[in-house]
Formats: sequence, structure tokens, C-alpha cells
Amino acid sequence: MPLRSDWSARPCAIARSLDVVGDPWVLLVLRDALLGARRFEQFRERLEIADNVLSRRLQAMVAAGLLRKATYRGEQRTHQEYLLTEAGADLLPVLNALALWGEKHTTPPRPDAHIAIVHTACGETSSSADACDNCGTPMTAGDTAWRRSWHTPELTELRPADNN
Amino acid sequence: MPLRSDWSARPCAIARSLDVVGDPWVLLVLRDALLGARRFEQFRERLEIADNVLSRRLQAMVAAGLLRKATYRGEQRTHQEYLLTEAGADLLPVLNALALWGEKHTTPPRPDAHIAIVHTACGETSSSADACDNCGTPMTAGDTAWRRSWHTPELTELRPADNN
DNA sequence: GAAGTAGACTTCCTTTGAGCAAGTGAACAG
DNA sequence: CTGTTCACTTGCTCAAAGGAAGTCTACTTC
Repeated sequence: MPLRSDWSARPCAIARSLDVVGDPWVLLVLRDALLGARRFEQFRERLEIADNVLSRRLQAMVAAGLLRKATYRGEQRTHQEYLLTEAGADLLPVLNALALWGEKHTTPPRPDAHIAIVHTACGETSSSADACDNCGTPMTAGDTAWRRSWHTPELTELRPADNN
Repeated sequence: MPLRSDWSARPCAIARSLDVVGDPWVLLVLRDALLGARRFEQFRERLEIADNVLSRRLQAMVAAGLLRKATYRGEQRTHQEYLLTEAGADLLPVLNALALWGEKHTTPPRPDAHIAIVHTACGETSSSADACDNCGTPMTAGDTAWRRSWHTPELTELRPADNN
């Protein structure tokens, strides 16, 4: 008797997706990963998540194929890092759809706190989750960015996103 | 010390959205509501959810403004029903994005179990979550349907979707 | 008008995981 | 060889999930 139901073998693709990403922390980790976070400490600081919860989530996300764990040599020491897989990066439209809905239907703490989806390939903001409504092409994690009007803890030690 | 964090006052619209819909049951209830379910009993049967959990979710979703509760006179008796609000219906792109991701990255129990997003306004399937990639117009709950290749418990007692 | 039934819940119970605090161990820096 | 940072793990408490069962109305049928 688990605490949560198992939807991994449902015929409905929505249910199967929710079996993987139907957890707010998973989506928030993906959000920060798409913003450039890679290390345990970066996720922990930016998400204000308890250590054990983050640890479990990262492990589960690696097991689910959303992230890939790697060791790399930084300037001072070696680090563990969690890199987006293709499956993880492909969740961008879900996060975009959530961002658009939140902008429309929830109230920000300050009236000037807003997020916009920018298709960097053409430079325009988009009001669609997965297709640039300026140039019409599909948006992927590689050519899309979020422009946020508030400041966030800086992401230090960002290496080029080689993803390999 | 709540069991779950509160993201309702975050500057990030994604976090605020997840405060409302960051629960798999909420999205699954919305899915079935978009498929035409309205009554407690319909949700319960189709979702295989425990009574108490469904009851709590429906109440929370009404409080969050995703559903609206109403009483209506059926053929045999009066019924309670839960109708989508505009905010609830506007989550269609999120569900579409999840469906597209699930079709691409998860394995169905049978190889022929698939879901497609159909823009009924023009009759074509779409590979975008919120814009018909055939005719280019934004898709809303009113002109979009899911074509599923498996059968589901029939939705009986469907009244016309007047939504008022 | 008594008994039965379906719908929409509520209550009770056990188990799990969230959130918090604190501890551990390896890798380096001084 | 002491201190610090990073990436965890362990222990605790308490709320919610999931299961089962009970309750309270309508309403139908005898």
C-alpha cells in the first residue's frame, strides 16, 4: 500500500506522464535545470528544499531518465552534476504552459514580477508553450529562454552547456 | 509545519501554478472534466481514486477556482456537479503538453494505446499543445478534443456543455 | 409509509513521505 | 592536520494517501 498510486501502466499518456512528473519538486528541479543549475548545492539554495527531499528527487529523476549524473572537475575540486537528458529537456513545453497559466490566473507577490518566454532563435517573446508565435517554428530548450523581471541567486560555475 | 511547501507567493509563475496544480490528482480530475465528467461518481469510477481523496481534491479545486459546484435536476434525482471554470479550462495546454511528452517518452501498456490532440474547429490533429499546427489558431477547451484509441467507461447523463 | 438503493460524502485506520535538524564522510585548502 | 565545503544520510514528528466502512439524504418501489 504505497502512499501514491502507480500510473506508469495506464493507457492514457497524460496519466503516464504524471507518474513521472506529477510532483511539484520534480518540475521545479527541471525549471532550475533549464535555467542552468547543475549541482546539488545550486538546486538546494534556489529551491529552498530540504536536503533529503532533494536527494531523493534527484535520484528518482535519474532513474526516470530526466537527468543524468556526472562528475566533473571544477576549479577547486571535483563536483557531482545533474544534466538534463533529452527527455528532461522535452518537458520545456509543460513548464511553459504552466508559466503562461500562472501569469494569467495567479497573482504575483509584487505586480512587476513577471516571466516571459523568449525564443532566442528569433528574439521574440512567445505566448505559445511549444511553438514560437512569431516565427512559427517549434521551440526547444536550446533556443528558448525565460526572461524574468526579478532577481535570483546567481548561478556560479556555469560551464558551457555541452550536454555530453 | 505543513507537509507541503507553499509556493503561492513566489515571484515565479511556474511555482505559483504548481502550488495549485502540482498534484497528480488535480490534473487527472481536470483531464476527466475536459472529457465530460461532472459528477462525483463519474470521477470516482474513472480515476480509481479513494472517496475521501476525491472529496478533498474537489473541494480544494473549487476553492482554487478551477471548478465550480452546482446542483442540477437529472432525470431521476438532483445531482451535484463540478463544472470547469475558465481557469480550469485554461489548463488544457498543460494537459496537452503532458500528453505529447508521454506519447514520446513513456511506453504504453499496449502498443496501440495512443492519444491524439484534435482541433475540432479544423478537424486536424495537432502536435502543439496550444496552437493548432494546421490552421495556426490558438486551441481552447471548446474547440479541442482528445482522440484515444482505447475505451473508457462511458460518460452517461451528459448534459449540453452550457457552462452556466 | 416502510424498505431499499444510489449518490455524495465523512470517519477511522495504518503507512509513507515531507519538512526540519543534525550527523557523516570524502575532497580539498591553508 | 585542522577547517571547510559539498553531497549526502539518519532520525524525528506530523499530516495526508489509500483502503474500508459508516452516514445522511433523495428518490424509487412495494
